[in-house]
Amino acid sequence: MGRPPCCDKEGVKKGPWTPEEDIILVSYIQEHGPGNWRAVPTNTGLLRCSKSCRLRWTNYLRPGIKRGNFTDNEEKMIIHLQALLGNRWAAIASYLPQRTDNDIKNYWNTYLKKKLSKIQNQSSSRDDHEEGFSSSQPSMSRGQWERRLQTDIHLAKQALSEALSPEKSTSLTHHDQKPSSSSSDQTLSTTTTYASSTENISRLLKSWMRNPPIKRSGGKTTTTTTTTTTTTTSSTNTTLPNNNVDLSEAFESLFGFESFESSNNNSDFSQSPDQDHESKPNIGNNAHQLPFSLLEKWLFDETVTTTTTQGKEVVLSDMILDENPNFF
DNA sequence: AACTCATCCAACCGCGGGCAT
DNA sequence: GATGCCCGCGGTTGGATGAGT
Repeated sequence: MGRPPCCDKEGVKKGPWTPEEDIILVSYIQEHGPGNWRAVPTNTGLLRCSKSCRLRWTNYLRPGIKRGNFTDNEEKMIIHLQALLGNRWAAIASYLPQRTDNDIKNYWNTYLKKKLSKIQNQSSSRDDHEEGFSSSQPSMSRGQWERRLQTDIHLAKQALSEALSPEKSTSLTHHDQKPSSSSSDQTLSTTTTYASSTENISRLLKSWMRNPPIKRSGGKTTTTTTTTTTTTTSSTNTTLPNNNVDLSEAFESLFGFESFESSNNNSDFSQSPDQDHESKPNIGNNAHQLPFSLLEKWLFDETVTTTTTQGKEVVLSDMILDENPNFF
């Protein structure tokens, strides 16, 4: 199947998108709807590969995207879902209707992962001084744990099947969680949650007018010297290993989570060309009017365990909240 | 003020699945 | 079944920016 990469062609522009390109792309998608990305560059005249167009749309221009300022609830959900699903960012993003998988992935890699590992280190170092502490659930036998897991799973299944509703987002409060979020993000993302594409574009332009591009090359035509960056190459499930696999596998095996997920993607979340959500499932379109509360209750409950560097099983939220009351 | 280092995040890359032929 | 195309996903990169010295 040795298909050549689509972006190897001559004359394909790379690098940051300009507002003009954004406008062209948005106006095209507004007219034709998302999809058939292969045709987008040729029909719009954009010197971008189809993949780049799709990425720009799904991660930036698509309506309904909330940027920056992850709320407490969002953080908790990401932590729990990551523990449950692993680095399946798209699946995680499907539970956070306003967030892109890329955004969540970045937030995890740059912020949450460090936060959690820091807390884990604190926890494990303290555990070293506590004799006889072998588990966060010392009084819970394996059988009890499994029963509890099944109960939780049942609860989650119930909640997911009947309760997913995008309205939950309105109940989420907006806090400045990230101390170093960019100023543009801070000014832009506080109020607008479901913005239209034109709003996205206008805010882009505003930002652009405030900070006109000094000299955006628009494409990396020169090969940069490869300086070895200190990027921490993350293996999957870096901080929350083996145990999570079991958990998610159990989740899947017990009641077919995969099928639920795929059904979300294929039926409930299918979109007409007029709908702007392309890869982002429109959670709860035809769901009952019971918001995330049940799911959240489960997600924010103490059932997700992780493993410390010493191999100890620790309930994540307990650990987080016990060790650091100001975590959220 | 100038420089270095750390962090953030938009965008790229490559892989794999699904589908059509 | 084999092949090719399209699309989505997760991992990674590198430029921009902020913080520290």
